[in-house]
Amino acid sequence: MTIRSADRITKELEHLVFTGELGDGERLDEIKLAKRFGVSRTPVREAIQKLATSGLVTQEPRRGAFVRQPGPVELMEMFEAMAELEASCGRLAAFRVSDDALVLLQTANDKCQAALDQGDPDLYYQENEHFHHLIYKASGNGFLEQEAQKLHRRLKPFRRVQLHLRGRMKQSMCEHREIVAALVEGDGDRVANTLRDHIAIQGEKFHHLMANLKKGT
Amino acid sequence: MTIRSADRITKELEHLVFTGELGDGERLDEIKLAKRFGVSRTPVREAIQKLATSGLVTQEPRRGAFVRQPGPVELMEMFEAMAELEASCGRLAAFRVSDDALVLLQTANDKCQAALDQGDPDLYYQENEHFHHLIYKASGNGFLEQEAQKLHRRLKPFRRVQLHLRGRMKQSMCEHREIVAALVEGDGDRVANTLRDHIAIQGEKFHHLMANLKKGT
DNA sequence: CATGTTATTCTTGTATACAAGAATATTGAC
DNA sequence: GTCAATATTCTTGTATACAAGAATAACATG
Repeated sequence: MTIRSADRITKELEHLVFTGELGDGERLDEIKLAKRFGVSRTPVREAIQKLATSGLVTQEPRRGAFVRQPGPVELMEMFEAMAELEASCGRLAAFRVSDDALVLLQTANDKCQAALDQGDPDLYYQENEHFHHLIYKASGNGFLEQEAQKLHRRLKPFRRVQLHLRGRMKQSMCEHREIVAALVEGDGDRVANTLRDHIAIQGEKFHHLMANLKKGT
Repeated sequence: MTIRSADRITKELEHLVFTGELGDGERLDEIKLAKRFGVSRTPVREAIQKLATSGLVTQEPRRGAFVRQPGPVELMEMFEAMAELEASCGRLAAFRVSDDALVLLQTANDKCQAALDQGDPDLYYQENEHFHHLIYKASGNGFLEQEAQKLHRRLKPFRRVQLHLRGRMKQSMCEHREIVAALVEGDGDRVANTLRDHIAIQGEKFHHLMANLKKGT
């Protein structure tokens, strides 16, 4: 055993939650999971503890841990918080971004454009993710960068879907261009506002999707 | 046993770290801690896991967990992130704050003033904390509120000390008044900027304190 | 005496055992 | 047949046992 199996299990469980194999409200049966991963309950429990502190599951004493997918309200709140976080990163980046980082941002954007031209939302998301990580990093604040990445990861499944909406990729691309332009100018407030709107729109689009989905059923 | 002892131990350990009884870099000896709290290693380990995910300790495989107090750089980054978070809360609060909440903010501020008049930094800090929590709540975003509180807790020991600097309490009080004034006006940007500066100053003051402390030794 | 090597001890990480509360099944009364 | 009370089973939470790597001590060698 070269690595803590508890850590491996943490990631496996996260994956199960993200892919939806462990659905909302489902109980995490320690024994079943232990058998599934071929370990004892101990590392499974440690993994569950970690998920609990990062908010993916809730623990009820003597009853176990349950998957806790955010509801519509919490999701909106998380998107709003993400918008604010990214705005903060962008504002700081406007003052601190290096020429090298700007070049990287441009190339990331070009790749987004390529994905858009190919009409490939998954590829677009991937390149788009890279673009945003670059902005977090350009904030020059490692702590903020980590926090932004954490929330980004948590929202990842929801940010993805809205890209499949008609015209959304193209619109997103325009917003990216404006963000970079404002960064080049060094206009902190404009970067912040553009980024904030960029994320807020994602939240709204996602909201629309959800509403339509419910209507459909 | 009415409550999970692991949860109790988590809080006890947090306390030990905050009070400094467990100093920076110190190893958390599972056996010693287990004896100290009168339990087995299992709940102690679970508690340590939690501290690790919240960032208070780092774990090295097969070597144990070590207290990880943030260094000067990380501390500055955390203060900056806190400033941004509070600014975000304030901006949202400017649009959403209720009249009731404004009254609460005013009374909280009056209590700060009273503490200032008594020249009691500890009391001031307490009332000041309440003031800030009210602003987090007034953001109308529960998720953001939680995140802000989390970081606030983490910075608590450092926010405290700078209040003992000559004239800092009075200055802080002025800033509070301006924040409320901007909230009443509903001027989001002004609230955000004032709050951001309010926290940023705390970071700077703390920095000065640290610098002087080092010079002294 | 310094240093490199081996042996021992210690600590973590995992598995298993046990205690106690929660959920479920069984039984009895109406 | 339905509902309440009790008995049983199941699951979590904690303690202990064991395995393996890390730190340390003992020792040999130059």
